Amino acid sequence: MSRTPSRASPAPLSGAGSQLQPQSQRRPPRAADGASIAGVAEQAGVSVATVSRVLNGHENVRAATRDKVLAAIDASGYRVNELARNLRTAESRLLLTMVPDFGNPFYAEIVRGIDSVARQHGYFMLLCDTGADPGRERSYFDMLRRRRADGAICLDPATIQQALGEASQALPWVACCEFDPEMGVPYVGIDNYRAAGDAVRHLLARGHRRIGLINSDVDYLYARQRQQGYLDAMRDAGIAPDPHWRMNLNSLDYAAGASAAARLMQRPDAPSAIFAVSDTLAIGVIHGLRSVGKRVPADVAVAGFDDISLAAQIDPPLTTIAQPMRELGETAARLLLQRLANPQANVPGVLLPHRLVIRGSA
Amino acid sequence: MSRTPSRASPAPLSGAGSQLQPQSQRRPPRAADGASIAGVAEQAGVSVATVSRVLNGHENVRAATRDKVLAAIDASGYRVNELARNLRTAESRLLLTMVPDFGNPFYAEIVRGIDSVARQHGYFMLLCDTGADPGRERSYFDMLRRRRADGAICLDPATIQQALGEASQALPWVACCEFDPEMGVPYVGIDNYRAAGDAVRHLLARGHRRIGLINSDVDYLYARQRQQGYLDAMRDAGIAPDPHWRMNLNSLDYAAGASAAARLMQRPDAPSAIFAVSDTLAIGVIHGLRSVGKRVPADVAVAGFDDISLAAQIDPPLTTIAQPMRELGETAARLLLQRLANPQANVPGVLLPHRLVIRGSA
DNA sequence: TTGAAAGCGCTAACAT
DNA sequence: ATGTTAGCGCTTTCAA
Repeated sequence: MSRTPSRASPAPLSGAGSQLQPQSQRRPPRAADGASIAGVAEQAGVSVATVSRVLNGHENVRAATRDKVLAAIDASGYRVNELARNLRTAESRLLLTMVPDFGNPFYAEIVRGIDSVARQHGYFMLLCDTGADPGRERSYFDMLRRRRADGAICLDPATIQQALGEASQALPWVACCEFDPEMGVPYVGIDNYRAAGDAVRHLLARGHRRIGLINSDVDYLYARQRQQGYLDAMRDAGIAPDPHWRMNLNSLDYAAGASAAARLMQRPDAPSAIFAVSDTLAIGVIHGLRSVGKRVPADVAVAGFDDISLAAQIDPPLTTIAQPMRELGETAARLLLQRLANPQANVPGVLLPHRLVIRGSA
Repeated sequence: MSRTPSRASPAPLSGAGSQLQPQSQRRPPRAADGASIAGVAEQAGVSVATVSRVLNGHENVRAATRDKVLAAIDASGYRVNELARNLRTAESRLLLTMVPDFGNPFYAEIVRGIDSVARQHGYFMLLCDTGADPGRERSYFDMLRRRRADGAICLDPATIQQALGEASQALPWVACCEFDPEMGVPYVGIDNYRAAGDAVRHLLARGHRRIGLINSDVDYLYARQRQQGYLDAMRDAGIAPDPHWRMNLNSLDYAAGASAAARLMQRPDAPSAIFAVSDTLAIGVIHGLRSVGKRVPADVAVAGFDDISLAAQIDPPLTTIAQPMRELGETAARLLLQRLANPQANVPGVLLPHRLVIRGSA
């Protein structure tokens, strides 16, 4: 059913740009100046094959010849046309990274990790903000089939990944942070279940028994895993947590955390501690708590998740679970590169360690 | 002198991926399955030209023919090879965005604006973190010459933009936030001089006379403009600001602001108010102030710049100058698209309005 | 060590 | 309305 979309029709530019276009030549514009490899070959008095060999650092070129070619390149200011090279070598040297929201500092650091590894290996990273929308996700995935990108790293909710269907498994991609081990797609992440348990056990050790959970959307596997970690840690402590202490939010931004916390505090048996599954949420929670007159941690303790750089800077500094964000990104990129280099080797899933960071908020 | 770099040699993948590669065929791998436009043409019993016309939504195709082609496409799962299309049409449909640090939430929102406009016009955005390094900047610019990208938006320090030299002016790019009006490159930004003055005048109106300035690197034109705005506003109020109240930092992160503020407070005549030229810095400043026992705003008032979403969430909420970040990005993208559509038209520089947002910190 | 030539898959001019 | 065909600029066989 999904038919190849015709080229996105560029919406007309508001204003200028339409009327004055007498340069509508019959053929694609030629390279600005440096022209093509043929021009260099001619200038240097060699064949295009030789120029190509020099360009690609092949060994079998006489030093004198190479110098002639190099001189011609310098003189003409020639730059290789990667459009042509890409077609010929059948690779775009682009790696896709799909994130649900790159405004979130958590993703920013992961993306940095991906980018740095990609670059080291001669790839560029194309960052795509899917907004956790299945439609957009699907259309980005299609870039793989259209050879616009050589591979992809997906950080979108596991539910969305699963909705991609069987066919997607043949495509060169890996999952990062969010993954379904059953899908047969390489992945990297952390043990969310244990990490959440660690956070809750810390709160319990501080004497709290009424602990709230401010969670994200259950489309995220990590949300379900962390909830289970919370539930089991509570149960192991002999506590039956009130379901009203749990909230699921469809946004991770500060404001969402703030209003959720305020709402939570309206309950008669309001929690004395809150575990938020993201630092951005937790920071909002602290703000929301203050807005209803609660002190942190005196009245209500707060624990977050991720350890973004901001966590240490707010007041009070945030107790949180640190994820190795940079390494998460680097590992994802390396797994993808492995899969690209060797398509049939089966790449493993890998789990990285987390760490409880105790600061002032809980 | 700069000679065309040979293709970045992919560093060997650590571990797997090298030994087992029996699929080293002599020619580039063919499209996985859907094959090429020729295959579709054959299946549909038409010529490749007709398939191409259908693909690109040309009108001059009989409905019946179009349906045959569409059917063949659906049946084969064909996807257009954009590598080939790009070579033929001589465009990559990629727009470069160069930022000094995309971990900074300020840039994140601008990038969103660029991305959304780019997409609306059928382009993808390639995000490049230059780390404000002239070398990296230069190498990214070279992607334009190598036809890897059709145009670029640069948010790097004006000093670095200027270092690109004359030759760069012929390239299709625009400046965003940072710009030298003299360079003849289209730009969009705000009036930093007036904005800084507005912030300082607000502090003065609150009765402060000892006002500190925590500024970023003077490589940034905006840093010099804001400093001048600060200086003139002080002078107009009849105050000769102590040079020791001014600091220039080479980082905009939270920690940098925190330590700068702590240092500033050690002076005997420490300021009673601080104007930080970035919200991230200001948030760090508040933290630093607290760490040396100062209350905000009771002991020291703090004003920031940018109005990132976090600004309203911290304690106390930050008084700041709001920049229209999203619009900044959108406008930059539109200017670039105009320049692309009509290379010889001279695109204007545009200044967007700022706004003082008064909250609790000052 | 070098060159000639065959494509990579597509678009568009030109012919029908 | 449709088909034929010439490239886009490059890499890579194969032959010399």
